[in-house]
Amino acid sequence: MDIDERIERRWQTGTTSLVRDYGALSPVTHVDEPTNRGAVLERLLDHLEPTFEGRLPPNAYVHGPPGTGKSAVVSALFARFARHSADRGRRIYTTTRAVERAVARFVYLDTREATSEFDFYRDLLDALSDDPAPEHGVSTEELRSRIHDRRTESTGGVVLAVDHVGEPATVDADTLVDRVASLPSDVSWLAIGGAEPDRTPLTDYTATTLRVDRYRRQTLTDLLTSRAADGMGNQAFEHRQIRRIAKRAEGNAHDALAALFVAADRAEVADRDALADEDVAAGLEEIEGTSVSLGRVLTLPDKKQLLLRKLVDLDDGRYSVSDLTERLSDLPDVDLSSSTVMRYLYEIAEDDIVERVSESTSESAGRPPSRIALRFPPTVFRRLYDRRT
DNA sequence: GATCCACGGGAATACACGGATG
DNA sequence: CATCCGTGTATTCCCGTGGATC
Repeated sequence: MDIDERIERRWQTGTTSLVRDYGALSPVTHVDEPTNRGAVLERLLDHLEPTFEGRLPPNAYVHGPPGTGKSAVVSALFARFARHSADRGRRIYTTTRAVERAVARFVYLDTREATSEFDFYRDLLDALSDDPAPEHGVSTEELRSRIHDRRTESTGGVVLAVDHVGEPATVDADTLVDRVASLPSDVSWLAIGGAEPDRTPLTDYTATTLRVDRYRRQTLTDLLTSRAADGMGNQAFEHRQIRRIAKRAEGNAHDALAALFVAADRAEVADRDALADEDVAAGLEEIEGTSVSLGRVLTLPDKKQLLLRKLVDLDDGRYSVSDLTERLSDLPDVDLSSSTVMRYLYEIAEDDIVERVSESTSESAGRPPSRIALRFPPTVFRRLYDRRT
């Protein structure tokens, strides 16, 4: 946010409310300029350097624990490169033919959003084409062949980043290997995932492996401070509160931001003009034991998100699957049959978004039911869900 | 007419338990 | 005592159908 934006925002809202920008506090927001991962950025640039000379880099694997900025850095970098190569291509094109040079295309693909084989190729084709790729009516095979057709039209090849490989509901390493194998040979890929290099078949196909480590305490503190200032202003928090969150989050920026988000929201609701220590405590408590990225929750299909949205208002961890099925499918704005609601609940649990806690108290006959417990901070999800549309 | 996918619905399987059986 | 069996739930699996779109 620049100064004008800040002033404008103050004018428009005209209020003294604490939170000025939930987006700045959100754990799913990636800033355009990740400032705290300089070393990672440098190594990625090293890797991509051949593209400056019209060559393609080898395949690569970027890995590291959750909340360390892998997605943030790669997506920001690819967005930049995509812009630059487009500019460069245009400029070179309009000057003399002698310096005309092949320019690689850069495509970032998130397998949380593009899960199916069809989506995978469709999104790639879409990024490579000027016209939107079809959503229906064509076969997956047809998409693949159209991607191959593109190859004859462009010269510089493609660098394809594939994010979130190996999460429960995305694509696993073997599937990805299959899919990239059917791409034209002038596609260099860069997979991003959490698995250690020696635990994934991906590294059999990559020349470069790039590790992203946890944030150091101080770096995370800086990151949080800057986000807190953007979201609430400098007067709304104390440095010691930020340090407390950074300490507890143990290098995980996602969890740290989630805690900050909850704290800010709580203070806002209580109409305070600054974070109280109990707000921070509440924020820390809410990330306790939760380990799923909100990005995963918020890329679930709409109907499943709707169910979860209802669930967070209902759940205190006491309800069984069949209880919840009944309650949720009775809700007027849930237009799903109870059998679908139940199936979705099981699927969400299978994806580790919620957890099924088995009941040891076996009262009646038959297999004992299990209770559903959330694995994400409910307050953050509730706000973020309600804010879209 | 072809394609993909979200839903719905139900069949198949797993699990827990108590009682029967060898 | 170990194992099997029947019953009642819970959970998983699978397939058909229809909508939206090309």
